[in-house]
Amino acid sequence: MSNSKIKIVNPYTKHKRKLPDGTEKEKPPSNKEIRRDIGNATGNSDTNTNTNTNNFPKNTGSSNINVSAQAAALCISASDKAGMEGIDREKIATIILKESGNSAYIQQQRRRDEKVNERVRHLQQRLQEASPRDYRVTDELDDTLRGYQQRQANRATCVVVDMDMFYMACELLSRPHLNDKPACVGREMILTSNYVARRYGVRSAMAGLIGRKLVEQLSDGREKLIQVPSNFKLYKEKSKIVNEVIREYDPHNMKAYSLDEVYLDIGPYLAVEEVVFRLRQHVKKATGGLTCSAGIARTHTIAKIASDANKPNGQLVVDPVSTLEFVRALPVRKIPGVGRVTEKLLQQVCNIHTGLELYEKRGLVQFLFQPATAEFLLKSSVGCSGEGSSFASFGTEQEESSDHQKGISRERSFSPESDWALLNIKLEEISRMLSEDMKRKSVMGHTVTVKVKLANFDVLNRA
DNA sequence: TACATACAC
DNA sequence: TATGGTGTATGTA
Repeated sequence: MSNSKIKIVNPYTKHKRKLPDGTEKEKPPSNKEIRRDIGNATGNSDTNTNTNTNNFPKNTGSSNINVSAQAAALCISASDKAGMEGIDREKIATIILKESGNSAYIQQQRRRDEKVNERVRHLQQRLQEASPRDYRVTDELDDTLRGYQQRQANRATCVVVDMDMFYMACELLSRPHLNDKPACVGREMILTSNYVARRYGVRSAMAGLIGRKLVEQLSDGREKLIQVPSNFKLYKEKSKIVNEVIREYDPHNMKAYSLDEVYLDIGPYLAVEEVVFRLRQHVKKATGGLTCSAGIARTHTIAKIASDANKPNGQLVVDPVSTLEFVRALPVRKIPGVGRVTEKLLQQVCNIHTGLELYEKRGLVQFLFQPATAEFLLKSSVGCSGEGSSFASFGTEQEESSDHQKGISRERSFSPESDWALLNIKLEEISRMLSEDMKRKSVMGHTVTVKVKLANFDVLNRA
């Protein structure tokens, strides 16, 4: 009964779309990803070549294994974000752990992590029981991988433009005095931080309290984290300007993926580098000083990774010839789609840390992971992920392309509450918001889901 | 279909 | 001052 904190949502799956004239039509079946089995095993097994041709900052050895391990388990990573190279991760992790104490949230993180450990053990077990023949690299697998590489030998030139610390940068325009102080956007939850704050380990998705403690303690009380409330109206305005500028460079393929990321495919373009450089200058001028970084490559996925490499205010071209080399040097976590859990599974079950190792152990990957996941990972290992499918389409303006929207939802968090009458009122408010959204977008649905988050951060979904 | 997970921004 | 909101894909029963 002590489930007090509750979060209610109301997702809605839409398979029909109401037409302007009020009639409905069946939605075409969602683009089923063309998926084929990547062949089955027999081939060479591989021993452990631990090559490290890594351009990205490596985790340096830790002075305190325990803190590190715990912090890692709880997904506290102080590194691996632009502007966070060479900071004292150990010290930061210690403070975060101490300040997080035994909050309900941290306890939930521990429970979740234990589940992941369970998966690790399960896969390890499966590996133990398997014979090396089960995960050999077959000719078929290699044919498939070669196929991916050949198929995408098209002339695409993908560009990803990513605004630098976007929300923060918008706020800094009117508050230049915060440039050299630790500052962030967001109160309870930090949305983004400036580069000074990042030196203290303050980063997005961090609780405000933790950010404040980090700055206070790491500066011996000399500095204080300045928190600016978010102002999405401003960010949307700036984003619109950015999109307008960038659209001129690729009116046909330009897709706004979020407020601060844009994808282009400018085809075979001579002097791309110069063009993108000019584009970035143009963006900066039009927005009154916002900088962005860009990646240029044959696929959006590689371009996206590349856009991060020279952040802030930089760009990187990964030409077709150097794509493999680039991918192989990559820590797997840099691959979009590989998050905390997948990284852990790869590391602890397969001893895979880099793109190269992912490729070398492709037989193992194919054997251990589900087909869709294996295919994604293997494509990634040869620099071919995310071509046909993922960035399918995204409304460049606003709601027009809600044609293929798969769901619509609203959710709100609030402090623990166990009074059913009050909870009902909350549910009603949220439902009303959702229903208005749906009317506005003229969408229909056929499944309603209610999501409840308990005070201990467990989440329940009921359809 | 129902539910849970993982992931991205 | 104590951890967000929206959407997609995938896995499994």
